[in-house]
Amino acid sequence: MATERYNPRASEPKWQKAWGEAKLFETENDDPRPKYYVLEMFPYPSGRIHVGHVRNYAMGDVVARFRRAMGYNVLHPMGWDAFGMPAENAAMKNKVHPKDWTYQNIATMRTQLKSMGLSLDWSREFATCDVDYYHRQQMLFIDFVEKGLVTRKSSKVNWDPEDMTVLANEQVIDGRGWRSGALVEQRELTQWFFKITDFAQDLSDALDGLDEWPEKVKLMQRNWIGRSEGLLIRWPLAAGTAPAGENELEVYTTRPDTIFGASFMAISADHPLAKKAAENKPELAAFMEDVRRMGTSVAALETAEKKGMDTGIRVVHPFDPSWTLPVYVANFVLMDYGTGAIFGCPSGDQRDLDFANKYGLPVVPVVMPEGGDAATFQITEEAYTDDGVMINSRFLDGMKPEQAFNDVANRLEQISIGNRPMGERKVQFRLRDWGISRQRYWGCPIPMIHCEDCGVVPVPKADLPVRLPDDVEFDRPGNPLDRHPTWRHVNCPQCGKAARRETDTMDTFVDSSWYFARFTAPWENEPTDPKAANEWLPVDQYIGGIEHAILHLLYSRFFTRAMSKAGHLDLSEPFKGLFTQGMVVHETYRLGSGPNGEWVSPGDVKIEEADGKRRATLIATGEPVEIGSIEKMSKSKKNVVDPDDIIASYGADTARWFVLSDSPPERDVVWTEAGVEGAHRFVQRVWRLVSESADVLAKAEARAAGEGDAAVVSKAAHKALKSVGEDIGKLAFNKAVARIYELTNTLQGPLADAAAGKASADMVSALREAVDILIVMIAPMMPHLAEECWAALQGDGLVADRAWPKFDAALVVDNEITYPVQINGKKRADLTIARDADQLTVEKAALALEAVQKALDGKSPRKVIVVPQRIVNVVA
RNA sequence: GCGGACGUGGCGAAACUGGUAGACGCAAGAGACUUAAAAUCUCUCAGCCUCGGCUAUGCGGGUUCGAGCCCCGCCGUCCGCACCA
Repeated sequence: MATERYNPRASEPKWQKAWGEAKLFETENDDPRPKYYVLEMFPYPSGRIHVGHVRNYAMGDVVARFRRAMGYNVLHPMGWDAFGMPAENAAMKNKVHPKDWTYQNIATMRTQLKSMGLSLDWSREFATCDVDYYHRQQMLFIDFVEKGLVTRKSSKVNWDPEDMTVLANEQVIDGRGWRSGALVEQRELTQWFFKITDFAQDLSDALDGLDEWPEKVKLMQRNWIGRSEGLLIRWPLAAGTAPAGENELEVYTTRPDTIFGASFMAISADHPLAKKAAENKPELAAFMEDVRRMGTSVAALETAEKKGMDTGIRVVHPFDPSWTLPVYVANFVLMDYGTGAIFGCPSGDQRDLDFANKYGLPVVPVVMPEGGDAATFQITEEAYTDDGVMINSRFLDGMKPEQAFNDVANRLEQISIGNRPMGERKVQFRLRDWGISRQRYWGCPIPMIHCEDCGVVPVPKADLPVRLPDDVEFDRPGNPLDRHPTWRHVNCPQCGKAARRETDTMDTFVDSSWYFARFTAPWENEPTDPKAANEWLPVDQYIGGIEHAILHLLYSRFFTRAMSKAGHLDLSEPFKGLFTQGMVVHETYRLGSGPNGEWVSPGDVKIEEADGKRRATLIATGEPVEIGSIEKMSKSKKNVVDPDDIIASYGADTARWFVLSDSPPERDVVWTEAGVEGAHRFVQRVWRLVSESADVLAKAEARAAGEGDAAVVSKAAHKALKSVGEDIGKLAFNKAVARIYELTNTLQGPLADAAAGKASADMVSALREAVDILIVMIAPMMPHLAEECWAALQGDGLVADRAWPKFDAALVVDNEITYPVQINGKKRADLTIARDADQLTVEKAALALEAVQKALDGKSPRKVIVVPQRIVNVVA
């Protein structure tokens, strides 16, 4: 019987409509089933979806559909991370309002996502630029202010003088603004900060409990938070050298054990002591100005020479009143780490050694390799940084550095300076507070008011939201909110006098730091419904790109803690399971050869293979095209593929199946036309097998004279069912795909026989069950095809609503197993024997094999190893 | 510089807790069907030879009855952080 080819263009919209009408994916908060929250990182509405989105959302959808079939109440929402600079850049370039641009993009991308057939609960959709959403974010901000989690302080920022805005470090390229190309300045600006450092210890410690997170991400966060244990040492300033009112220098060190190797102090150019010292030393002031100007860009740091200048100030060694050390201002000391001051121990640190050699400072070795000779051990050009034994260190001599650390700490804790101890153990973090002020229009307004009399006052909650005005101009760079004729003028909520609104908006990372909580009750007036949030959270499976390993994921962990402190939640970790998927990459093509050829789109290139070599030509002109390296898809290299085109020509199921096949999901996948065609062939093959045998299977027609072993079919189906379930549970989609191919290969012959009327009643019923299993298993990945097959078999209801069947334990084990039989570790024979045969029986049967007898040549084996259910090894 | 991950056929990859290396897919080759093409189906597909074997998981050692997997030392690729005291 000839059947039609499967037509996704007709089929897919039909089933999407059916799911929508059945409201299958609209989730209720009160549902007795166990909950499962699966979330993919929501997209920025840049214009159109790209294949990276397809991969991300296909994976999440497989998990969502699988968990639904497993009997969970699944929450699988979607929204838009909709504030941000691209909207303003588009406004400046194309004279379109950021709001219009953003909502138009959302409309386009929503349609695109819907064409993928994702099982999303669209009833909970929101965009972070919706007033409803940023209103609640402003409420959170004010709660955080009340809980002491917000501060306003002055900090150094990258300032683009042309665009008149702060730039993030990532937006500064070779010291220039990424958009304007202007030389970036370091400016001291007063900014709003979230006190993420309050949670530094917990954010670091709690990583240990995240056992469903990739080790790599946890490690990156741990390093980013950068916990270190050390000692705060207060060095007394030598009389007669100290500026008025100063009598100590506070230094942080992780190596107090090397205190007798100290030969100088180095302080930052921004250190208060440096500033005082510079007051009557013009050459020092000039040097400090130089240092400040140098900036902190990577390029500047790499090439910068280590430089310093003596302040004239001297400190006294804590353990020797007669020993004084000079205090230098040095260009490599950072004000915002530790205390902005260090002691230099040249023998134990390469940078300190270079500095000491340059300025003629003493170099005293204090740690020597175990077994060395203290009398002759010297450091000249290379510092010794490994473990060893203390030398030249008076009462520390002979100790290990670790002991010496404790000894120094204990002693300094007992000595007083002023009314404080001279030494204090301290845990230091690299993590800084999170600066959230942006001099931008398209973001969430910071709900604060500046009053001359009352200071900075929060906007009363009753007056929220602080709405973004629509009537703004983008004809000039800078923040339009600053230039708006009326918006910033407001009366002080405390005294009623004329005051000024904060015109900075929040970093867009704030928006994405709590959206997952909002999804649990997006209709609430408060930021969350704590009951709903606590029931749904943590997100059971979060899926997104590795590029968010630190920023977004760390901020969200902070926000969850902060929101809990403010009573909106009651948990600390937002994401129980995290999965970071790889990118979609593609070959690149360029005209001619060499690095100057123009990039060409894959769609314009024809590739042919001859003699094992692939050659590419431009379709339009026949010009030769050079096939370049495989790279991340980017507009500039034109190696992008539009999901719309793929869905239009092959259907969403093909696209989904392709991105889930072959490559492990955490690795990059190479997009190839051949691979997509392969995926599409499988779609058609499943349809052909099912539709051609559908009549026979649906009516259970059988011919007694059938061929084939029905048990083989049943076993294959149940084994596949078991492993596909396990694989999807582990997000090993590529393996699940392989198992489904295997089952299809097994079913192919028997199904063809059945379609031709050559199947027994047993076989027909085994096939019917196997095909039902196949349909349920492909459904999470290719939901439309599954429905179409199910309908062809006259099944009841929708596959999307069917339960995942339980595999039959009796069918997944074989009664007989085949042991490989090795002789001296090399396989020489097979032994098929009953599964429950005991070791001795297996050993005897193995030794009786002809191949084994031949190899032993009459001698008895030295040893026989039988690993039950696995292998036999005969040691001759 | 510091920290981490990874190296398996022409390609993407499998391989359970140390137990038959290469499942599954792509590409390629041969054949069948067809006037022809597409589609589909069947077979071959790590390398080498003497068709029974031998050699093969980046390289060199080690542990073990047995190593892709564990240990030591190299080489290569990728990623993160980077004046962090």
